[in-house]
Amino acid sequence: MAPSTVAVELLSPKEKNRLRKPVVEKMRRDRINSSIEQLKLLLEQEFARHQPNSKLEKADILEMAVSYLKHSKAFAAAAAGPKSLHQDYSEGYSWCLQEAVQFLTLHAASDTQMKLLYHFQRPPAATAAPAKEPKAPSPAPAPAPAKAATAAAARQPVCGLWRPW
DNA sequence: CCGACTTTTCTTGAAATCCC
DNA sequence: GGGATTTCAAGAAAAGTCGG
Repeated sequence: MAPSTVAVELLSPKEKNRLRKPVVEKMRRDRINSSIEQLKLLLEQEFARHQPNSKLEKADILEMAVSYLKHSKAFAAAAAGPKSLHQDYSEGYSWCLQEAVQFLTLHAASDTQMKLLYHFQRPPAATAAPAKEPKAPSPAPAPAPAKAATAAAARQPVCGLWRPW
């Protein structure tokens, strides 16, 4: 039986702390697990390529993430040269799109999901390329001119399929 | 099905860090 | 400095996997 709020009120601060500890620890574990789960989703294809049909442990997911990051860092360095604005933008767009698709796949009702996916798959010039950046600086990649974004979209598979590996 | 082994989850004490 | 909060680590228990 869960203690009532009244009963909790009667506890000393120390006892309240003792009761809260397992809850906080559980939340912490949940944070860890959900991040590992997100990593797993993000690296899905990589897993499929390297270890098809094998069960994934948390340690496997973390190892794979580390090796993927190392690999992609080396790749980025090798690719050399500063990125153009529109390259930066289209990569950011693809990234966001990938995230959205993943989220919708897991959570959205199918009708909404289909409409949104359809919307996103139209050329970014019509949907995503920002005409003007609001004053607040964003951590996301810098926006490129709409024209350039369209050209980039023509070169790249768009919906959730941009994978650097 | 059963037992051995592995992985995950939970609990808890201790250490580290934060904030007044 | 000291109390509150957060993080880490270790051990126990639960759940899952696998070979015989």
